[in-house]
Amino acid sequence: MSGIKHLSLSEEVYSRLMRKILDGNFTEGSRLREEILCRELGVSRTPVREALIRLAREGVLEQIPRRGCVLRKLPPEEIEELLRYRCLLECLVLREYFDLIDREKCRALDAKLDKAVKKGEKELRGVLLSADEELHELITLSCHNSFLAKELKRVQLLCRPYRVLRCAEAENTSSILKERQHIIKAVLSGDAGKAETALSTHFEKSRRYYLRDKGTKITS
Amino acid sequence: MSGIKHLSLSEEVYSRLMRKILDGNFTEGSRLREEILCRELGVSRTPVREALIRLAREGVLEQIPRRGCVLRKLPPEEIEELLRYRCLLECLVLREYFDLIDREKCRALDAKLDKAVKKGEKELRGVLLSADEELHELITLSCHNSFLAKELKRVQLLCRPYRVLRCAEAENTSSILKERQHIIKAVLSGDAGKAETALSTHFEKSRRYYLRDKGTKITS
DNA sequence: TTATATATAATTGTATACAATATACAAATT
DNA sequence: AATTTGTATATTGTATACAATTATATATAA
Repeated sequence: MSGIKHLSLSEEVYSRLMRKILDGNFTEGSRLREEILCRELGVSRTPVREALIRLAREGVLEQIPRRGCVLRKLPPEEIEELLRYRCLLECLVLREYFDLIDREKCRALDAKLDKAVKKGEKELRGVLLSADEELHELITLSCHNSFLAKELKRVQLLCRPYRVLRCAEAENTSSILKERQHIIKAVLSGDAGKAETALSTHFEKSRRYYLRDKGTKITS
Repeated sequence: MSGIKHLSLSEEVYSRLMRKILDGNFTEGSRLREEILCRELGVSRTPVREALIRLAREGVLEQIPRRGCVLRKLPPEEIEELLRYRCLLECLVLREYFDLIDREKCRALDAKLDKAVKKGEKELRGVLLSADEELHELITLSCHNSFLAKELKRVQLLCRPYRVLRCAEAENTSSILKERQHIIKAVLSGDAGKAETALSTHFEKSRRYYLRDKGTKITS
């Protein structure tokens, strides 16, 4: 009767590898050799192989027949496609489930941002980072379609390596803040169209910012 | 240099099982036992297991820990979600890549339908079926985002068992025809909004028709 | 020196053996 | 009769052995 379902090693390995990948423990394009993973994880090749198949299907790894797995490295065009795809999905969710967005949390986030603004520039950055997560989570949680929700989650994970800290440069902090507030205020005012436009603009600016310094450091 | 890449047995088994499933060789909810599949396909359990994992990730099968795989049987609510998800995705593609739709093919399809109308009712059914495929293919092909395209394809496969032949009843043929033509004419007239509305309506009617006689025969 | 061929090692792919778990059925207990 | 318990069987999960393929290093010829 315990809630702890006897997970298979296979699933366990999958989770651990996924975490390692998302934490940036592997560099893009690097090979994941089965034997090495076996030794590191202390299991045989079977569960490792099964985990790799799952990861490949998730779009995180690329399986090259008879040559093993490499951490997927997207060419610039595909990064653009991926970021665009995420934007399209999130805007879709925002539009479709607009009325289901948690207004309470929305107001709280709005207040939090307002409060942060009144304080200094320096403290703002940390808030902005967590605020971004919260904003996207707000949208994600409103999605009452399991298929769409699952896909959005997958895509958000895939996008993780391509997120840039735009607030790294001081001149951006205020503009980013304005973008966020545009979205939130639009939601609170009940204007779905405006909210969608604001969200889309937000993604678009992030995308352009990312592409501007592609090739340089990527924050994981 | 040959284009024929040495496919693994694992992939081969995956393809064969997928085809069998889509062709309706398994009934919903039925178990897929590894040994039996091994015997049928003449391979060992390893490639079968790996194929099953892939199929499960695709959403076709359900893997129950330590109890094997069953052909996924969606409860009515999830069927609704799935059909709605497909509608949302296809409308998204239609809107986003509206200008990239192949007008030539569109005109050809329009003409084909016009021609079919002038002939008798009976011949219409066959045309309608293929026309449906062509219409959705037209939209699918216009999608110039590999991630979105791949997902749409996956979802279309998942929806396959839930497609109903609405033209089975005579009174429907004309109304279905009108729906199709609405979409096509809207595309040809360059009115993206109208086209999207028409497509959405089309899906909505199909969905309602499906739900009306859920529990009865499902055409695969 | 470069290129090619060949042998060797490393790695993935597949089959099989063994272990862990779940299922089915019968016997025992209440 | 219903429930529980035990045992046999079936099935999945994991490890390992072997086969096939690919990568690497070395030697030889141009």
